[in-house]
Amino acid sequence: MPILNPDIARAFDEIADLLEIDNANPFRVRAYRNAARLIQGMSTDLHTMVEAGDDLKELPGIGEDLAGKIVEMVTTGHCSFLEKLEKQTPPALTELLKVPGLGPKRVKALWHELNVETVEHLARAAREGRIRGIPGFGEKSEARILETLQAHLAAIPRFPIAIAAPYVAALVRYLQGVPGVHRVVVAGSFRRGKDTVGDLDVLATATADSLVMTRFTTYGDVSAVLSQGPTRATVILRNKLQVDLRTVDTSAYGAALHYFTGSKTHNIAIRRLGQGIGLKVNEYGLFRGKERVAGETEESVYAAVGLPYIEPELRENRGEIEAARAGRLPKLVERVDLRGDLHSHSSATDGHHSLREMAAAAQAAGLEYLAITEHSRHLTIAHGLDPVRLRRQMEEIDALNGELQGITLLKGVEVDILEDGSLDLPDTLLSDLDLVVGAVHSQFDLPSDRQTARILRAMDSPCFTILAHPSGRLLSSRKPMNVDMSRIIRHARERGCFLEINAQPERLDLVDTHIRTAKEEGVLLAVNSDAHSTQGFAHLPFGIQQARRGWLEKQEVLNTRSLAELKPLLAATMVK
DNA sequence: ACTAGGTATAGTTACAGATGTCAATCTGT
Repeated sequence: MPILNPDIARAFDEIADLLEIDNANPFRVRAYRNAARLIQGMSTDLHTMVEAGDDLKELPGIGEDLAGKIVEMVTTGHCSFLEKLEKQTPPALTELLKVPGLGPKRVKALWHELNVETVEHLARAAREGRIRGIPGFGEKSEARILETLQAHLAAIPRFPIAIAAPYVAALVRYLQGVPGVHRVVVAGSFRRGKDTVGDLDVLATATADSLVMTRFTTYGDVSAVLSQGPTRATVILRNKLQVDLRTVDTSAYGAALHYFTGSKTHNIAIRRLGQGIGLKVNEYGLFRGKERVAGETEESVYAAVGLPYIEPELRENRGEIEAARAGRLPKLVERVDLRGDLHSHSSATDGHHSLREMAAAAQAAGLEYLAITEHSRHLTIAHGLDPVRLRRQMEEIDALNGELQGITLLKGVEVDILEDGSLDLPDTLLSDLDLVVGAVHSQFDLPSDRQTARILRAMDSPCFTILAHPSGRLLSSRKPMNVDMSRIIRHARERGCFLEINAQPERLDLVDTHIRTAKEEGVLLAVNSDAHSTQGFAHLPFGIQQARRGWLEKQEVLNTRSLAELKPLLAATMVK
């Protein structure tokens, strides 16, 4: 039963939450948070490192104590310190921290004053009007809690795709190792590259005597088996992810893969096409009467209904079938098309590595250029740069570029868009950069007209190249801003600036439907890692997948261009 | 709890702005 990095990261985050509610030393809390963040971003498995006898203390931010806790988790599967904390502080309290407006102090007050230990308790207390009586709370707090909980409780838990991915990879590896198994593939929304996945649909082909079903339900990471039959089983993993496994005949592999990849509306449209020419389409194949005419491969399924192969990311019944019939399917952008990255941070602000280390990591990720875009001064939590520090970094980058071979650093900034739409640094400074990435980091809940006007005004600044994470959403914690995104997209076209597809697991922002709008408006998009460490470039594939869901081709992604082609495009957005 | 530098202990991305309550807590990467 492998303990994966996200498990350890989650344990450390939970320890940090519980310590914080306990009013512990803030630096101690931060040590756990930093470790969680480090581990979440690592590309090497900690359990592999432990097995290999590596010294975990060499990881930045991991000392003797945390190294010991990691070893304990990897070898025993649990963390005794966390269990001890959970005995003295109800673990469900950490869920309450996710409610907007509730932090450690107020959660502790709710717990002590009202015995509120769970989200359900909180909802009941709010409904009964008991919250307003606690010192520090009032009617507004109570109403806000009630409002967010109603939305919260109705939501089905979904996983950001990049968070689910390592669990998926581990499960697939395990199943592939079962004797008699030929093929294992993950279908469903995971294969379509949706930003979040609800449950996983895994498909396998195997010999008739293979024990794949039994081995699946006894996988070490399984916490509950919901159903188990000869060709289908459903389990819940310890991380609460639901997984369905289906075994199919090799002859029906393509039909099953197509069927279980979906989307449902895409399948319905394909089935209707089949019906029109006398074919029955289901997960077992394509049939004319009793005769199977296709189904071994997905290509054969599409061919039988007169279509070319349609990439999974397009299968949302958003015009892909019409495009396929007309021979106008996009040739989707791929990860290897990326030549650079236009959004990253170094240890000068809230990143973890030096400029030189970031450059080397970008180069190792196959990139030719990397824009360093630190936060600006307004974002004090991220140690944002003021004009003096930014000037100094610009000189550093110039000097470093003199030494670097095969990778070029671009001088940029991720400047805060202030509430009135002005930028957090003066134009005289911004105009000396290669590019200016603008972003909203505060005041996410302005009314739509003001929020939209704010962003439009920012784009109109003399120096404005890319609007970063345009919707501002965080998948598991923050709704997108209230903005007129179509207007922002049209404005980008008129202004001649670009929008970002931010590849961070929690962001994947711009969202797919708006990417499609941007494409139709002729606005170029940049697929950016927003890397805060050398590991951050590993998220780029998820950004690419998001771009593909928005139908983007190579030339519609800004940073597929060579540096020579890119530079004039960036310069055109800047008044010099 | 980590790191550095020293074999103990100090210093640790740090603070403005908003909210909503009446002093303090939460948010932001």
